[in-house]
Amino acid sequence: MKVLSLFDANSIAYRSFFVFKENPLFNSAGENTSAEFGFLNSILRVLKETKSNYIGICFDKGKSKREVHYKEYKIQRPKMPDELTLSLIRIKQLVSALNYKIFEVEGYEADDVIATLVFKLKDNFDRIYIISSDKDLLQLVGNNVFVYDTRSDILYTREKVIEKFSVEPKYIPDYLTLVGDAADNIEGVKGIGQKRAIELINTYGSLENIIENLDKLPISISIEIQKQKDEIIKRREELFKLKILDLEVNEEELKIREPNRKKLFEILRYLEFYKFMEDFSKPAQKLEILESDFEIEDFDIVEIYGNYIYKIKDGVIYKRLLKDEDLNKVFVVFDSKTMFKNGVKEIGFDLILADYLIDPDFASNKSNIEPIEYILLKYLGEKILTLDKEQIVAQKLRVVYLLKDDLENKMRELEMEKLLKEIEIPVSKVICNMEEKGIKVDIHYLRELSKEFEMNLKEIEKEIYELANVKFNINSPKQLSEVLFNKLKLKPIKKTKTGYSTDTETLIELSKIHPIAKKILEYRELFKLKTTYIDSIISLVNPATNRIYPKYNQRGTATGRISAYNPNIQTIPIKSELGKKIRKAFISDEGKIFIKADYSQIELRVLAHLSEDENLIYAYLNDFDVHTLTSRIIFSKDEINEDERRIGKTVNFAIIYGVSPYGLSKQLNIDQKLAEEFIRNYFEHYKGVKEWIEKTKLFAIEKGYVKTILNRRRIIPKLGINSPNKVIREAWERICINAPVQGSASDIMKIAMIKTLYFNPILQIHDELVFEVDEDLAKEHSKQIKEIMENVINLKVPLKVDIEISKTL
DNA sequence: CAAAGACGC
DNA sequence: TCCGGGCGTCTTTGA
Repeated sequence: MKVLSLFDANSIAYRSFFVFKENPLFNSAGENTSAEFGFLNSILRVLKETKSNYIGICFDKGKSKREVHYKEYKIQRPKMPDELTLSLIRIKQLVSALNYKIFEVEGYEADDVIATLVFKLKDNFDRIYIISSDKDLLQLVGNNVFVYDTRSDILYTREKVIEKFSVEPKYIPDYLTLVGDAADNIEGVKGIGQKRAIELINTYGSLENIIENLDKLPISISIEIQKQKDEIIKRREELFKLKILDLEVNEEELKIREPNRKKLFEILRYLEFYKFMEDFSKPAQKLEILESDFEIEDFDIVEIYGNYIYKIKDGVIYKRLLKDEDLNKVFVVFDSKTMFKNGVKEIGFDLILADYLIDPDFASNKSNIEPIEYILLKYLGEKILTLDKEQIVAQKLRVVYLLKDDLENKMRELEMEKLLKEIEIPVSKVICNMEEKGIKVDIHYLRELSKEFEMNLKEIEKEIYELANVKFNINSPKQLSEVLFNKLKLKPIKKTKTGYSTDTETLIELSKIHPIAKKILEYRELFKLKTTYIDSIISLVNPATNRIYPKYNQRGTATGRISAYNPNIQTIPIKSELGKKIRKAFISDEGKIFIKADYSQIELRVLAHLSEDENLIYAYLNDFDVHTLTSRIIFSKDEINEDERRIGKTVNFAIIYGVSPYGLSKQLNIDQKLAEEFIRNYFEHYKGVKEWIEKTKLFAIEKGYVKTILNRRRIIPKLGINSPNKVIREAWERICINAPVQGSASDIMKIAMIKTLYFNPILQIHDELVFEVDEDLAKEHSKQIKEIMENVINLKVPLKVDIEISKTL
């Protein structure tokens, strides 16, 4: 069965553009991608529904004869917007990546091209589908030729055309000439409407026949037609009758072939059409691995799995037994961490880290799927179905082989080579070490704690049920809000999407009115601590070593921080008394002790550096207490008490997050006017900070990204930062400010990790490193660690590291 | 599977 | 008049 689909690309693009007019699609660059989206959607749909094995995509080219001769032609349609011109260029790129044949003829519209193709090919195919919503094309409908209007979802067969227009397809031009086409601003013949036109055509046939039989028509119509009979015929020929053009057609070229997925997915990535990636994907093929004897050289692309080393050269994958000396070379790899775990000493290029640096937002969102699956789909449009471990190794080699040059060029272009090679790759070695070390847990103590918490929970649970006079699931916000706001008739404070909020803030407020609120707060804290930090940690302890082995994700955040899981060691409680009890469960090994090294106020110091604010820099150079200083500024007085200092501290951090007066007033539980005054006073004093914030936003608007001290980037979508929606825009403005601060702080921490690897770091908690060292070396090492960490980078303000030595976390 | 809530920095 | 803190992970509920 030979089935051909012919697309009127301009018609589809134009239509999609206006279908999405009210709610257009945009990519991060702020470009309207509606037309491309609609085009791909209709391609996929048509291919699926028609089971086509041949395809041709037809475009308008140049100014058509119709436009030249008929000034009024199509002038009623909205002028083609510039963005649609850009979309059409990209649709062509998509078509060429899909390896579909493009047809276009200078001076003609796509429908004439389609007519020509139908004329030349209709006897060679079992079925031909024309995809367009242009009525002109209906004249081509025949036994094996159909028009498919994907917008209205109508498939025009001959019968369908007759049903809709009451004339044979071949008379469609005659029909349109008589009644005109309002959509293209073409007038018909005066006095002839749809009904009369149908009657005439069905009685006499073509316009020529109608003209020959004028004497049989009512006098008013016959005069009108007689008056302009030549003109009518000419209009039909030029406006409605499709032309057969001089066009070479090679049937073979229409065959649907495999797309150039690398090119296709590059465009899909640019357009941010992640949905289509699945649609155009294909299963990853099994790769051949040759057993062979080969030498390893520096910068070879390798993988190590089991006792074997694998290498790809000229696209061919080889494997042989691993020798110790192999590990001394510099390799190019898919991911460094796995290779470091296998004993590799040095790595020159890492594909997934390079990908992460290019767009950390995107990569971090996808960091829950396996990196190899992510890369295969994103760049090559392939999906791993069922591949064994060795095949996955082979796929890693293959993607590095295929993509390394592109990504390395991109690194160079973005000036991120140093960041990749001197920071991220070495950090992955530190992470690898930390993951191997883990941390010892006092499991008996944790079990006791679990029982204790359990008893307390039971007790509080009972009290809550008594106060509520009903048993319910306290963990269910829905049931809880039912009890609080319906049964006990307490006044709701704020809403969530689904009902009334029962969050901490609400409960604190409610506890002024009803004792149940305080009990629920207690219950929540206890329950959270028990489930997340006691029971789950107990289950993660390795009984052989009594240690847990937290994992880190180096591509887990959009700002450059690393995240942790299993368990998330970065969120072990510390603030509350109960939290401190849990920390005591983490203990150093026998004969060892922890050195905890904590960067003091690193984000504020980074802010001082980035903003070059004189007052902030002066304060840090002279080792002032910046929180006290800020509270002096915002309260406009010298004597500051504890409470006022706390407010100063909150304001300092609020600035980093780009807080609003409202947010600050909420957090401090103060009047919004007062919060406004605090912020105003802050910016009046720290002028440099204000200027830097403004400057950074402008940078983002202009360049589309913000950057850190080490030139780490975060993409700021043009549409986000320029959004007419205030909530969205302000959210991106906060990101603009926070990303360089948080990101630079993590840059600094990453250098510190690399430089202190010798001292055995076992945990990283954003601005804190925990080392496990021999007890008798602790003093000495802590001095060295402090010295190193405070001097990892030369900023406009000093870095300060606080050290604590202890046997528990 | 998303939402809500709570823990950390 | 509405809405208003950055970055995460983990747990539970309930459609």
